[in-house]
Amino acid sequence: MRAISLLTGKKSRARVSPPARSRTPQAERTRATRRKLLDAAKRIFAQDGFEAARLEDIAARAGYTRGAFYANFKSKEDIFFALFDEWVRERIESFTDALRRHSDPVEKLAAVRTHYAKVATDRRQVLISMEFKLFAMRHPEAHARLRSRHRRIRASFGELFSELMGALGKNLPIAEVATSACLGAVAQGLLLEHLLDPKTLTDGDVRDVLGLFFDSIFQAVPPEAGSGTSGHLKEISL
Amino acid sequence: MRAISLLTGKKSRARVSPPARSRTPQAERTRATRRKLLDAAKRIFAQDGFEAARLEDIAARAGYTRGAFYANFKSKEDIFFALFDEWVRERIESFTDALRRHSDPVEKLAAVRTHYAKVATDRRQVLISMEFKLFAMRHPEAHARLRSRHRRIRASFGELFSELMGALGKNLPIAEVATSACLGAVAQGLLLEHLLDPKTLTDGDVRDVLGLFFDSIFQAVPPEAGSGTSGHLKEISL
DNA sequence: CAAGTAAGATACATACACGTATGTATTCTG
DNA sequence: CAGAATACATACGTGTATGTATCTTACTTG
Repeated sequence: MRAISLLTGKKSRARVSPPARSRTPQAERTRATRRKLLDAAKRIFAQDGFEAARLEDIAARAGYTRGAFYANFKSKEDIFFALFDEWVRERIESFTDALRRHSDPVEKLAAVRTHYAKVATDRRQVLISMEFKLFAMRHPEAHARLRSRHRRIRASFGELFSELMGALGKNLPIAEVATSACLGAVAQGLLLEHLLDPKTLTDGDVRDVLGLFFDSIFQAVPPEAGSGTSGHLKEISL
Repeated sequence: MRAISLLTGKKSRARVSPPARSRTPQAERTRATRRKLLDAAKRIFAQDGFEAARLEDIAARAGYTRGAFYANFKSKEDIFFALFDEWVRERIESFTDALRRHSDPVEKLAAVRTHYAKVATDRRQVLISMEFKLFAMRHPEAHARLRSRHRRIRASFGELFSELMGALGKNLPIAEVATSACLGAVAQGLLLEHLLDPKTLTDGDVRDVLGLFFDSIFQAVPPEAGSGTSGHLKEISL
């Protein structure tokens, strides 16, 4: 089994100080290449998968050679994680922003819906996300990292869900953080399936089913029924 | 991008005639090693992922060296696909068998439920399935193959769904084949998420949510409502 | 405008997994 | 029981991605 050498004590040639926030033209240029490399990596990883992706292809797509890559990142893993962290930031930001725009709980709920509907349309992102997940399943450090980031997302989202359900006078059938996890997982699962066979599972189907799922989560349980995590529907046989 | 040489016209040293059904001790032995190799491959692929998995590890886990591997399979892809085809066969068989055991539609529906609940617990299988899917997204021949197999599964399942709903006097909110696709996708998506963070999404949560989803698919729509694929819930905004 | 520094390219050394070719032992067959 | 075929192992050549070390070019600054 190919162990990953995350920290083999090699003196990295990657830039020590990340672009910082200086405005000098040099730093500006550096940030630009870094950005181009990140964008390129996103494409290439989505296209070829993490393992099969070649640094040379990433550099090339950004308009550089491997020299530029190693000047900006330590390794393939390094840029992979950078990409991941960036995605986490963006996702939290866009979600909370979207919710802040509304005050009416019903509108907020609609915004949540829209958010996950959007998640279920980003083809490239779903491929990369799956790569992250599978990679994490096999590399403890990556796993820990992904888990901590996911929890950060779910803490943010879960909190908002709670407020929302409180305002609507409803309860969730499962814990808020679990709810957040499920919605993401289902959205991505459906999208992936759609990508594999758009004829069998049309994007209309994905929307419909996601909507159905969404409703069954957010509208199914009146406040006095279950108390959060008390698994109803336990009759499912295993 | 590393092109896959599925048919580079290389004279394969892999056994030409698959074990056939002869009962000679030699053939028996061959089938046994082939089996061991397949089982080993399943473990290793689930553990390391397709790309990172080494033939040597597969052979070693089966108790052989690469020599035995190449005597039985043409390449890593070859055994990957063999594994996939085997899984498809088993899945169709176990599902149809389970349904045949009942005549009462309600019991049949419960059997379907059980089937997907089981899908949502096979840790190793979900990892391999995701590998298949991601691999397929990147390799046209593999994609075609996966699609055809998936369709075979869904044709089988879909037919049974139709009968079932007919007997129950209900309609599905989406096409039967799409229903089948969704159930698998959701089950796997949830299980994967559970594996990544069992604390956040417990297996109880997975069961509950899957049950909820199942019900929203199979019990939501009375016969006179939508006519199959007519997307209800179109109001979901994108 | 000259010297110094930083970005990025080129070249190279290394590692490693693959596939093939060949060898060997065990089992089958006449 | 001898020769042939089969199953598997060993050894080797090859391709290829990685990471490092060095070189070049373009800014920047005194």
